[in-house]
Amino acid sequence: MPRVSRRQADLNREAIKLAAARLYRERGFDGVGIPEITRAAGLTHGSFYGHFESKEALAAEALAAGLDIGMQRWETRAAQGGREGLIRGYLATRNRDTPGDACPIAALAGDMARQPADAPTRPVFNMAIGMLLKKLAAVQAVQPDAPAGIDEQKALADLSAMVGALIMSRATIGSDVSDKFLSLVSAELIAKA
Amino acid sequence: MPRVSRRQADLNREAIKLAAARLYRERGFDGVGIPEITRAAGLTHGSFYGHFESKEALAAEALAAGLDIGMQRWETRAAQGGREGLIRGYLATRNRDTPGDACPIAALAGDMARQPADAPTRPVFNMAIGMLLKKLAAVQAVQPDAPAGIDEQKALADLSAMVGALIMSRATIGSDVSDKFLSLVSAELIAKA
DNA sequence: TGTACATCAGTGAACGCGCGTTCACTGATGTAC
DNA sequence: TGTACATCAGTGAACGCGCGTTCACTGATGTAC
Repeated sequence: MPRVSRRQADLNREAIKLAAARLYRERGFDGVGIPEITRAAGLTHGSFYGHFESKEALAAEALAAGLDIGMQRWETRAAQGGREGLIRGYLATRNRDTPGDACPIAALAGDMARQPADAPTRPVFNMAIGMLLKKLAAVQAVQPDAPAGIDEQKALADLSAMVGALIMSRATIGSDVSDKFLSLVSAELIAKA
Repeated sequence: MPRVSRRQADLNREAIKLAAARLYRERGFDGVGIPEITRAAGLTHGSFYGHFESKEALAAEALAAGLDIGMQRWETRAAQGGREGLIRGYLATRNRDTPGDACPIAALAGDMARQPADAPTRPVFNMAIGMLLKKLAAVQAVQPDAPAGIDEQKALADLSAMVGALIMSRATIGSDVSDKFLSLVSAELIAKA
């Protein structure tokens, strides 16, 4: 099929981006190539450079797309269940078992640490973390006489524990500690509040 | 140099393993190949299969070596500074900035999540986590009337938060939140005790 | 201790493979009349 | 509305490269006398 409508081309570009967002979360930035991503989007690898400048550029856009969807999910859960709802929703077995649909931070933070300093993924990731920390700070229950910035400190600790627990739960899957990283860290964080 | 003494061959094997332990932590399991590892050990790639059965087998041995060294470090710090010393020592900028010398859990947990279910790295990793959690549980200050298993729950939460904070600090390096993941999570965990 | 020879640790060329990227080509889409 | 043609989204072969792995070969090490 040599040419498609302009509208279909836009849809194809979006399909590549979404397939990448999923596959990168499942296998990491180094674990999946352009041939597989374009194939997952129903295209051939040759069409790729008509849509994106490079693999690096796609990674940044796919990461942004995944983070966007994730951010909306945080918002919904925070509105419904507050801090406790956020923690319970995040540390669910379903989240652990479908990394392609789940939090890009837990799936890709390890890879982000190894991205070059000037990689286009970096500003995307950093900005998302900043926004997420603001949301997490807003949902903390702090005493009125607590020192300023304590909500930010608690947000950093919550995010670290949640992301850490999900990563560790995935890393130890098959062992009996895997479930404990979800249920017991969840219990401890909620008890702490 | 076509043949070396048996003693030297043993040293070469160890050098490959240690170079791998460092390079895997710096670049991930997928980020470094056998040519580079053997070169870092002062050998050529052809010598590799005289020492290890496969790249997978090396990964398991290198991971075990890194975890062993890390475990000793935990032990020392726990003996000297208890839980607080452990947290401070772990969430240090030096640890963030030299992943090749630092905790293999923080460096490779993300990669572990993607290892095949039957990968030889899995039992190595799981056993180390089990041992580490025992050490972390032993260092918790729990009330005598607290329900049984609360020390394990706190150990899981501490490990998640420490590993999560180090990973996030590395992932956001260059941004101003990177330092906060170390200093403020450290402060929050210590305050919580 | 000295000599003769078998062993085997390390070398580097070679393999098949998949990667990221480029490009000549195809033919439906979009446009000008 | 219908026709003629330029545009350009997608295809698939091709590139150079580095990977994991194999293997014939080299020559110092280790051993038997």
